[in-house]
Amino acid sequence: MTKSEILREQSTHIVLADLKTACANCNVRQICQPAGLTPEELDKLDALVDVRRKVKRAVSLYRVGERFDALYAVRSGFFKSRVTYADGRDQVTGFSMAGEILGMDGIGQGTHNCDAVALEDSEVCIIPYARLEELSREIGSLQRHFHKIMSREIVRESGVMMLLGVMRAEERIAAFLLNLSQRLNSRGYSPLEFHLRMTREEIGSYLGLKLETVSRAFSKFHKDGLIEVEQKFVRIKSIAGLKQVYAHYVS
Amino acid sequence: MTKSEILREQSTHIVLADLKTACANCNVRQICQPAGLTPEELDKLDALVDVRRKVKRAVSLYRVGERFDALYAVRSGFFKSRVTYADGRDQVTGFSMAGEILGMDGIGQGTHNCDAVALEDSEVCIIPYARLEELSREIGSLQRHFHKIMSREIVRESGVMMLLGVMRAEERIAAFLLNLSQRLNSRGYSPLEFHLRMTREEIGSYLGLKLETVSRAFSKFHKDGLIEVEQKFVRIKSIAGLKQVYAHYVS
DNA sequence: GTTAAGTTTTGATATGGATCAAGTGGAGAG
DNA sequence: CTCTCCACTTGATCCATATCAAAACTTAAC
Repeated sequence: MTKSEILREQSTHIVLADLKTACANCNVRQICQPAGLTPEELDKLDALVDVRRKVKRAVSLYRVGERFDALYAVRSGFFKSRVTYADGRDQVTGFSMAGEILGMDGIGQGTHNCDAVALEDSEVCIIPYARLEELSREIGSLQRHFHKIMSREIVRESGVMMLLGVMRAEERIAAFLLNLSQRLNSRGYSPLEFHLRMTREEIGSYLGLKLETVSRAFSKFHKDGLIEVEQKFVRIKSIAGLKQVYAHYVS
Repeated sequence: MTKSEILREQSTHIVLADLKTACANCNVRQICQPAGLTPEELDKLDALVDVRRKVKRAVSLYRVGERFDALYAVRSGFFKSRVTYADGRDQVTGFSMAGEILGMDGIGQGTHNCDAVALEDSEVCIIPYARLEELSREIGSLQRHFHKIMSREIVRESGVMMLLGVMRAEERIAAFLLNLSQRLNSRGYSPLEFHLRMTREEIGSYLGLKLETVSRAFSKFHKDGLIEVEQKFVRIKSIAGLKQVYAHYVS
């Protein structure tokens, strides 16, 4: 899917022209940009994120301990964040898709405290942090937007704590599938059919389960007519049925 | 919980005087304030947080769904944050002590998404959020400080995800005790002897365990000579021994 | 095209922590 | 001071998920 595309992109002047006007043409701008900016503010924002970076599958965007100096907006592709322990095991702490922001973990202590690894060939916009701070002092709506994004990350993580702390295996996996579905939907993709970018082991690591348990849950959901799975391809047959699986937790 | 106290506060000049000079005299200012402010900036900060609020034990500082309009700096006392599910069960998502900031969960969607409940009679400084945003546009070091605090909350939560996702019961509890110990230490309290402000059940809820499991772990640690426990009182006999319990996870 | 490495599924068994249950001890209410 | 309630401890049993194992399948490497 990607090799030929990358070659084409890298050798085409039209694409380079696109780079200049990053945000204005970006198809995920309504996700990572604040609404209601004036044309001048939009220009400043464009200047802020003028550099992009391609990240090949399995390559790290950043690693634990590296100096933090920029946030990254995922333009295309898919990432996992993970922490690695002394004994070599690791845990996936999140998955990021187009329009989402990576790197906020590094602000606190000035170094990244997790790895961000591309799960498919991806591209990110680099947002130099010092300039983001400056600009958000000038543009109130940018400041507010940035704070909201950080806050939502806090809320997202406390949702995962709930998954890990109180839900059973099948409930976690149903919640995971519906979360993916909903995020894809809000980006204009089908909420019912999609390709998983991560392995069963990575799903399990994120959800605090072993890969066999993830596989068994998929089989169970298939048997119950809730989904169809073939390797990485998933078709959801019953959103309602999946919701039912963890219904007691939601109001 | 509050009526008499509110009356007293409102009618006592001495308390009002104290309120005036909040930050300058506050014994946790080095924890919640940025360093290196000019005297004028300090005055502005004092003006920002000029209102305090007492919260009696078992009373909520805020609740799920309430409009968010302020952050809270814990001045004294101890809080838990919790989310409640449709079926009535709840999960503790964090404990907050003096100098720590509560309420950042509400920024993203404008309403709080958890309850903050005092576990002992406590007092907080109210930080009106709109004014914090304004002021942090003026004072760069305040802006940076605030971003760091949010980022650290993200990192803290991903640490809890690690607890919940990969650690075993005793490892979680050892990590929990050492975390408490270290936070108390950095506030000038003894890191070796302290009173737990929360019940076994609340500890278990935070760590994804049942209260019986927490109790058994305490007994086990006691038997192994790592701690002494008597109800809510804990004396750590061997920091190293507790660290040993989850040594494989730390570098 | 063949081989090798990684991923997934499924079955059999083991186990850590939950659940159930009973009893103890403190703390607050009257 | 006594009673009641709640928090805690400890034991016995159970079960959800981990672990171990093997085979099918998929993808990458040569």
